[in-house]
Amino acid sequence: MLDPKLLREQTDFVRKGIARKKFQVDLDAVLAADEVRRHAVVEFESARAEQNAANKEMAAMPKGSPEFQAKLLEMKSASARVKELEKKVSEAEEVWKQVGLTVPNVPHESVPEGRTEADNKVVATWGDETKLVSAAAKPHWDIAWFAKAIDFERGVKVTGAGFPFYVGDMARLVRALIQYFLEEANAAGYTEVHAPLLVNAASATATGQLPDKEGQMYHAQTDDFYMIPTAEVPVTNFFRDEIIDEGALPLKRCGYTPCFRREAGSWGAHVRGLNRLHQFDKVELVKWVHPDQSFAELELLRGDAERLLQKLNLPYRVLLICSGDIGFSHSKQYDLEVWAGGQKRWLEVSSCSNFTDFQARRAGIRFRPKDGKPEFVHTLNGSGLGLPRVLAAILENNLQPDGTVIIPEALRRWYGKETLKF
RNA sequence: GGAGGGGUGGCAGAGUGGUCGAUUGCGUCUGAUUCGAAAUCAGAUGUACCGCAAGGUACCGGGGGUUCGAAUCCCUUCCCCUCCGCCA
Repeated sequence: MLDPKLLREQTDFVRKGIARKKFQVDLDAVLAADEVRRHAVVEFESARAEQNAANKEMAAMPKGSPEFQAKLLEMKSASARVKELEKKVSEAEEVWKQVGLTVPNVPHESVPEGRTEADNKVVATWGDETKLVSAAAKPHWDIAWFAKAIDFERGVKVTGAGFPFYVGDMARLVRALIQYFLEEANAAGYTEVHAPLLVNAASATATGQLPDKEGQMYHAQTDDFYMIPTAEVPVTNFFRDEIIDEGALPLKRCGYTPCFRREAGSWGAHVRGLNRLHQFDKVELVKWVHPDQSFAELELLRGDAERLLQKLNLPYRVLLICSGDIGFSHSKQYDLEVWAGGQKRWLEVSSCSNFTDFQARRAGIRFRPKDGKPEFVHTLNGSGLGLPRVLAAILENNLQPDGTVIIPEALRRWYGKETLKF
């Protein structure tokens, strides 16, 4: 949610920001709804004030007295009017809230102008992907033993498409990756949390999945719970409607969870194997920071994610997402893309974003400055990292001619061996 | 799943229709006292919205209702506790 005062007082600034994002929003309707709401509030509150004063008088009168009776009669109609005005207020507030939810966050000034993902800027590259080209290179799904190691067909039988089984050493490798990501995050100062995988509607709304992306989440309708599309949802909501001590900032947490995404309508040409799944594993990094620090903290967050790929020795590049491709709630966003040498494509494995106060406002997460009123924190999050595509890159980049995959040094402590083969 | 009890300010815990945004205790902050501290004493101490301001309004888990008036009565929903049942 955008600051209503910012919208009211710096409408042009907001309008320009939204235009940069290429979102179509009727800001005038939002402003009008705000106007209507405030008018209704004033009307209701003055009527209520009168009523309260009269009730105070009545409280002091003897119950059966004629003056009491007279006042009672008089207040009966006033009461009806107050009720009506109150209803108007709640209706106006509902409208205002609904249209308010359609207003996206404004992009930071450092976000490059652009329309689509083609306009994203490569701001860094690491490693030399050209060195990986070898005779053995092939997409991971074409590796001879792939179907044995990651069993999509059994997954289809048991659940449906996009819910594979990882078998034997492949399952062990998945576990090693989770362990590696979590240990690295812990070392970087993120406190680990093990979170609920189902959340209620209030939580999904606070982080912005509802109402916009309802169709992308699995919904357990009997109990009205949503299966999390990312750990961001439960982890961020940990502090929902709370006031954090300023001294506790920046607050850093990490969590491993499976993620569930319906991915309705997003299957295209390049979606095969591990590139897109309905259930996948991910470690998420989340920060709650002082507003003055959030853009500096974004750089640190990006660094924390990058280091994970470096230690795995996987070439990657960093994209600064352009204004037209950035998310609804985001102020600034970097994507990390790993090189998959078999597919010869860059695969997104992390998205690091600063939401400024947009998410905190929705979620009611504030901090108390030394002397003064509570203020909204800034929230950030980033994957650290998503598993399947990292796994794909390892399989493709480290594949030897004899079908053996060399396991990166950093994982061996948990994987327990140097190679993978079926 | 069944039966019962309960959700009040940072915490504890009063309040069963009006003068209650709410007694009191603890905690926290400020001041006095002290060389300093402890103890003691005095005062302060929720959040949001509307308003230039004075001030006003809302909030006693959430939503709805009764009433001139609701923390208090009714309905509904969520959560917690106790007991019984079932089960990993």
